[in-house]
Amino acid sequence: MHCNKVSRILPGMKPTPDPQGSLATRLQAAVQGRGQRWTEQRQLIADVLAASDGHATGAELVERVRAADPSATPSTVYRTLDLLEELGFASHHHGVDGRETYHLEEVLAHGHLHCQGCGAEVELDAAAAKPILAAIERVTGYAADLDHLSLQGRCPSCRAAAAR
Amino acid sequence: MHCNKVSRILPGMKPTPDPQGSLATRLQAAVQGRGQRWTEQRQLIADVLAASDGHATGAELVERVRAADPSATPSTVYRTLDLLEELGFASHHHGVDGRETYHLEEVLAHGHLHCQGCGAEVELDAAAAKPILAAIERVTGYAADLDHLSLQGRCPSCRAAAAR
DNA sequence: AACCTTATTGCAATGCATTGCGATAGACTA
DNA sequence: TAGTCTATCGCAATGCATTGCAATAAGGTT
Repeated sequence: MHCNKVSRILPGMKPTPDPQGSLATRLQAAVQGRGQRWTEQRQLIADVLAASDGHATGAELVERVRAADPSATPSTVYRTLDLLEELGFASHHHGVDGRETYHLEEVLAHGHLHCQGCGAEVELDAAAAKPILAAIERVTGYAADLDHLSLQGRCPSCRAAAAR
Repeated sequence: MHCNKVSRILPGMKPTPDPQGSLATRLQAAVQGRGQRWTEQRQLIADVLAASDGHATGAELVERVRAADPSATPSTVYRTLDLLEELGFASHHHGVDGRETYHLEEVLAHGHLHCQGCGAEVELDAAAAKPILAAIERVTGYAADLDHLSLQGRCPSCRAAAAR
């Protein structure tokens, strides 16, 4: 399974935004530190993900990686994304349609808000989400993962339209 | 697309838990009211969904329906589930693994909480979720859809373990 | 340099969900 | 009852994500 791996990220294991080493360097160190290898393909996949720094679905990433290196296969791409996720350098969440969307942790962790009326998709940064996460913790005791927070509902303008 | 159809459910269109007509009767009325047809297969699919009143993934529902009527195909099952959803009688959300989980609206709308540590999955009823939805509205203006609320994080005991 | 161990990769197959299309069958009209 | 319109269904194909397995390549050891 794919998602369960996320749970292996323990507090403190997340990469500290180190002004020193580049992303690639830090990635390499993290991977090799686990007795694993830093390959060209992994480098490429990380580059592609970094280049599409907003969000990209798994399929999009596969496509872009294959554009740069046709020998790369989907399995390798997905496995590498899993790896990056285990290491806390990337994360993914499931969009409205259940498809995966990946992004680098570099981009501050954030949640997603989807309007069922107009389809608008807005992001929720850590500061904005704070009260929400606090409410969740108060009610449930859970420390919710902002990055997997994918809310659906109706945006203010659609609510106004519906109330009319 | 699948999910977008949910947005067609307007406030007030949801079926009121009417002690009169059975679920089947109300469904039939709703479907025929739209100039559509109430078929045996649809009846069967609704029955199966009602029988698995907790939650069931799309694949599970397909399997159960086919057990009762081998002539039914996945496409029919999924299309019917979409229909039930459009009518507000059912809903689905995407679990941690991105797979779909359906349930009848009969079962009170509720959210889901998944612990990334131990995998525990707990439900969140409307009352418990109220403060959370309120916080979301305060911060974002969005009226979040409780039913699509699928949170991930760490449960209290896993948090305690991690803090150790 | 030859060797061993193990991570990584590509390939092919699988599963779930979705969609287009032609065939069928239901409902309604005359 | 015959005829028309259109919703529904089954089939086959497609797309995305995942996994098992065998071949390969990388890294370290002697």
